[in-house]
Amino acid sequence: MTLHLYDSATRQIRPLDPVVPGRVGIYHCGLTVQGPPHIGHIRKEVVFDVLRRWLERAGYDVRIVANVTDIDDKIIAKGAENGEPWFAVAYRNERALHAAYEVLGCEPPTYEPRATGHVPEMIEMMETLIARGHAYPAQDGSGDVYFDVRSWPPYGELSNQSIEDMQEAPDAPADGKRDPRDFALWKGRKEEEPESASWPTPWGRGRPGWHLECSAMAAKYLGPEFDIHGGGLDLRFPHHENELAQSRAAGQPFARVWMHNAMLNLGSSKMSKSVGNTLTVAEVVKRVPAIALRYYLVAAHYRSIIEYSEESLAEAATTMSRIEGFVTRAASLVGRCDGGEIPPAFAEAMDDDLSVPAALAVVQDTVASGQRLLGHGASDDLRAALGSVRAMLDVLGLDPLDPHWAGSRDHGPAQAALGALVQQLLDHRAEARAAKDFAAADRIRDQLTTAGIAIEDTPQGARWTVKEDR
RNA sequence: GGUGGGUUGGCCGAGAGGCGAGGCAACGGACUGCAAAUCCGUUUACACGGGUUCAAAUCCCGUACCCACCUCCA
Repeated sequence: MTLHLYDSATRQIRPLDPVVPGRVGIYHCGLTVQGPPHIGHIRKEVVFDVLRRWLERAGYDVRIVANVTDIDDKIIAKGAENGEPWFAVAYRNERALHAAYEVLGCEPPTYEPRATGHVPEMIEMMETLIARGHAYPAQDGSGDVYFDVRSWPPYGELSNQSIEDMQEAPDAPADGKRDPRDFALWKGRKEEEPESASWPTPWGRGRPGWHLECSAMAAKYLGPEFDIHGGGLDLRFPHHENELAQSRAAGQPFARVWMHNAMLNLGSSKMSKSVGNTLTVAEVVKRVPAIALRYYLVAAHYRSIIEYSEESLAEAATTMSRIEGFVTRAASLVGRCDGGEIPPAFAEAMDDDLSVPAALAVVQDTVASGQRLLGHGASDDLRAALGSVRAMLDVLGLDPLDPHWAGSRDHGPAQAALGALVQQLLDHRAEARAAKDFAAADRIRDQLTTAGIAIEDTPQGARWTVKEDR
């Protein structure tokens, strides 16, 4: 079986059929960098990171483009509020986004174009749309340019709505519009807005109207037709609908499959800045290991709502550390076992619209049988189990031995010094136990526990780990 | 009002006509000097009311409630 994905345009699960065999082009809408990313934002990054890893394992050459929307009303407003340039806000939050990718082990997109860097491409696209009769400059001289929804009969095809049932688009006063549902491709500069937030065009100075940047940049970096367009479900309408209309009206076939991830809710409504129910990645990662947060975000199917709670996050942390426990114990017995095999059941689950929950059940089964083997010492079966657990976890970006997660933990002089000290204490404890002086042995264990070091006795002697629960 | 999606055991979370997904928690047992870790066992759920079927959590009709979008949003 090859990868099948749920296409939200046709509401069907369909096989991936790349435009260019062997290559997959993906565009997913990045962030409007008006604030640091919260865990709902990063859910989308994790989802597409898993998709990328799975496609790459299948041998595809994957190109991922995710835009950074670095200009919009809120960014300008925040700059004004803080008494700093709008671009100071944008760059700061873009760096916070990159830090969040890094913390959660998401490889950055292949290309990450900024809206403000693609104004000429947008102007060209508007000229094409105007020439084809699908766009027009505002009739009120505001400098806005609108898309003419009535000129494009398929409008509404992505979200399965008819124009008649839609409310008007309030992105600009209706005076300049032919139809109240026409949306802005470009926004003319307003008096109160900073000069630096505008660019010259044939219709006067102004700035991008959000939807257009994605159409222009997708075409530039992926070509007129590409494989997968993704983003949060909340972008389906109007953003993705409008992108689709613009690009097709400009003569481009555009995306073959539309893939939308469900929201992450907190207090039974979508995590969002305007509601005020946000938890930033930086905050959550102080309370729980980053790998546990990633597990939490990955473990639910990408089309299911995650109802955030402290309890379920803690549960994810427990489960992840159990898996990590197996991997590290097994590796200390039989080595890393790189290059393990992916069990067919795992592959089938992933190919079926990225069914990570079913795939994780395979991971759990393999871990459980590996744990049983562990009791009997080193064996080929154990090596196979470890290799395959690590291969599966790698697809999900959760392999504890991956340098990303293991790197800082197991190396460095401080770690070596700690190891030497702990080993001395463990040697004393072993002597005490051999002499049946259990009071002394337990005192040493308590000391270590208090210091945050957990002891496990195994047939090969005592193991120690620094506890990561915070 | 329009368009989608959902309601599963103490909790999280899959499945989508017959066969107990998986995890967490709890309890009992094994192992252990005691622990920890690990293993074994126990706990048969699908919002409600109808219907179709030999068989329904799954299909159909209705009801209730929840979420998302139709405003900026991942």
